[in-house]
Amino acid sequence: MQELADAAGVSIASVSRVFSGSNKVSEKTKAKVMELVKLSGFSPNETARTMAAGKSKLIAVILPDVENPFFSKLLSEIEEICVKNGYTMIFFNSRGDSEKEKDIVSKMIARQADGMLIGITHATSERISVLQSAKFPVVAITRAIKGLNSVGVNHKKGGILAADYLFEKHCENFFFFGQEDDEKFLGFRERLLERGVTENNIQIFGNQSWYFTDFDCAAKTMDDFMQKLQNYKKAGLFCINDLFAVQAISSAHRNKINVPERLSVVGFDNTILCNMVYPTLTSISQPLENIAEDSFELLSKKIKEGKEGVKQTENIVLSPSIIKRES
Amino acid sequence: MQELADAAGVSIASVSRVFSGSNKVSEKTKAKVMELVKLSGFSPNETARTMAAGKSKLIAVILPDVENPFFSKLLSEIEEICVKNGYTMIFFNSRGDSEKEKDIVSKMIARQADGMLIGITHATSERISVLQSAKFPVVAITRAIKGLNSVGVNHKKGGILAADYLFEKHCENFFFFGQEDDEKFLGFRERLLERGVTENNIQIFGNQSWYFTDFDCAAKTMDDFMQKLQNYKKAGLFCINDLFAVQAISSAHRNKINVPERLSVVGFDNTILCNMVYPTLTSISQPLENIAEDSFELLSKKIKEGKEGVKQTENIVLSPSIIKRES
DNA sequence: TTGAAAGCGATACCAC
DNA sequence: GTGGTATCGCTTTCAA
Repeated sequence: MQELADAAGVSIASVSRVFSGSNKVSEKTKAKVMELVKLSGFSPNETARTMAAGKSKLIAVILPDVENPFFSKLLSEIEEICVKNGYTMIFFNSRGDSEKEKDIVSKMIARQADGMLIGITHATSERISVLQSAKFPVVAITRAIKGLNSVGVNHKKGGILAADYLFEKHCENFFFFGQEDDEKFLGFRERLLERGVTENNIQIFGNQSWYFTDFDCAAKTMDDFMQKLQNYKKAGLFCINDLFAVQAISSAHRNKINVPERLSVVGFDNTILCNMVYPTLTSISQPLENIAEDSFELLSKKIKEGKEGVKQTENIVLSPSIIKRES
Repeated sequence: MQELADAAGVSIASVSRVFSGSNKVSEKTKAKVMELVKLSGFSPNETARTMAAGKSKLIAVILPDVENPFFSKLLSEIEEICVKNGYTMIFFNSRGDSEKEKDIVSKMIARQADGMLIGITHATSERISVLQSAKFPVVAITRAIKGLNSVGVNHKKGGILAADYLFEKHCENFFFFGQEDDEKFLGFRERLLERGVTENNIQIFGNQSWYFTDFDCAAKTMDDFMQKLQNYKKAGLFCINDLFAVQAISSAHRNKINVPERLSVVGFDNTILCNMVYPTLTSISQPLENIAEDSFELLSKKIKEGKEGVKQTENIVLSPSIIKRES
């Protein structure tokens, strides 16, 4: 930068002003410097800027599983927004590991990250306090989290939509593949009971920490399920995500259970997979673009507010919708 | 750090030595400092370290499309390796945009990244020279690129494996979905001709810049293809990636073409999708873990070598294999 | 083995 | 408007 300043016949302070877009520079100086910049291809060292200014333009993004098409799409969306706004994104795949989350937080503090976007599927108080103790604002995404800024989707409502759909498809027995403390299931169950379905016609399976389990195992569970299905006239299955719903459909094929005649399936996330299977998959759609945009916006706001903004948290809740297809 | 030094009764230089794991510190000093570190939870500012030492422990990763399960898995693998080795990963989704690639390179130079891993599907001389001009080592992944360090897979060989498989499945007409300049197709075509298949029984469709096109459009193309298939006894279809192969299978369902009786399908990448569809998809497998490990290793090596290592490039070529399933 | 001090490359305050 | 300069937090050379 010194060279540039010398070449332009000004001080390095003025060159800095040109880069920061300060209005305290004469047009002449600005033009001269800009010209030299173009010629030399000079670009300021971001590390030094971070050090001097205290802001890094770095945003950390933590997602539980990029291999899930929902999250990879979300990541892609977030990355685009970050770049568009002049931020650099640092990405981590947490695999739901809270220890790793903790390490990441300290690492990011050490790198002076300006903020963090994190997808948490199972909130625990320890997890939350780690995040609260970060030196930068944090926004939780896809789920509303108490005590943290968040942009989440109402999963309970998603469950209700799924229940209505399967009920209207004349299902008589209802199944949920996932964990029982999932809000999706609570809404699903509640609505079915409201509709007059009896308790014992609502069942849950795959009630484990499935998220990162191997899919072969899931396939087996699905096959067992399909076997039992022979006894029912028409069943409805709601899966925790599209990945498992798609597996259900192929398992149905294997076990000669006709979809949707004998079994209707509803997935969650409305990923690219839905249109890839046959029959196409009905799924609950999370407003992915909105999650990405709103969370980035909220984070930017908190970053601007600085220490004052950290005090009180904001929670944005978005509504899911159902995309009806053949299943 | 000054506080820490004072508390330990040593100079900040010694504290620094403790952090760098230097052997020029007495065990006593080291122990004392370590203890204080634990108590205070202090961790050194990475920005300042980068600035002073000139190495950032930052690695940039550019992939063409994270939404493709192959790349999201690759990303996940690379992320894990980076973290394990104390590096922080900065991720970008290029969508095949060479302008964006150029911007990223300058951005990463400004951030003093130590190295870059980049997935390029279509190499052009301009792209390559941009990468060569970076101030840090670059390793191209998934494809061998002349003039750049690379860890690639032999796509031609993949085409040969696909050809053999479809031939052995008694297909009489052969189709490739993808671009004609793809090495996969060259190998595919060559092997079929060797096997005695005539030119006009080998056809190509979807010969466009498909990669990021909307899938609805691809579905339509597939449907048209299936219609034509009515005239053939047994056809073989080789797709540029699993995403399209899966679409082909569901399109076959829609058009009442029985897989594999009337149509055999081979995908590419051997992604998680293969076991999700019915019938399960035969696919050419790229050794993903090896790509991730070898490329990271090669990059590390080049980083260590410094300027000397940049001079000559290394190309590692890995072989694909075929994973036979029901399709 | 240890400490003092010179950078690393910008920003921003202060005086002119 | 502009220039001088302290400063950000650490690494590393040089002397001791």
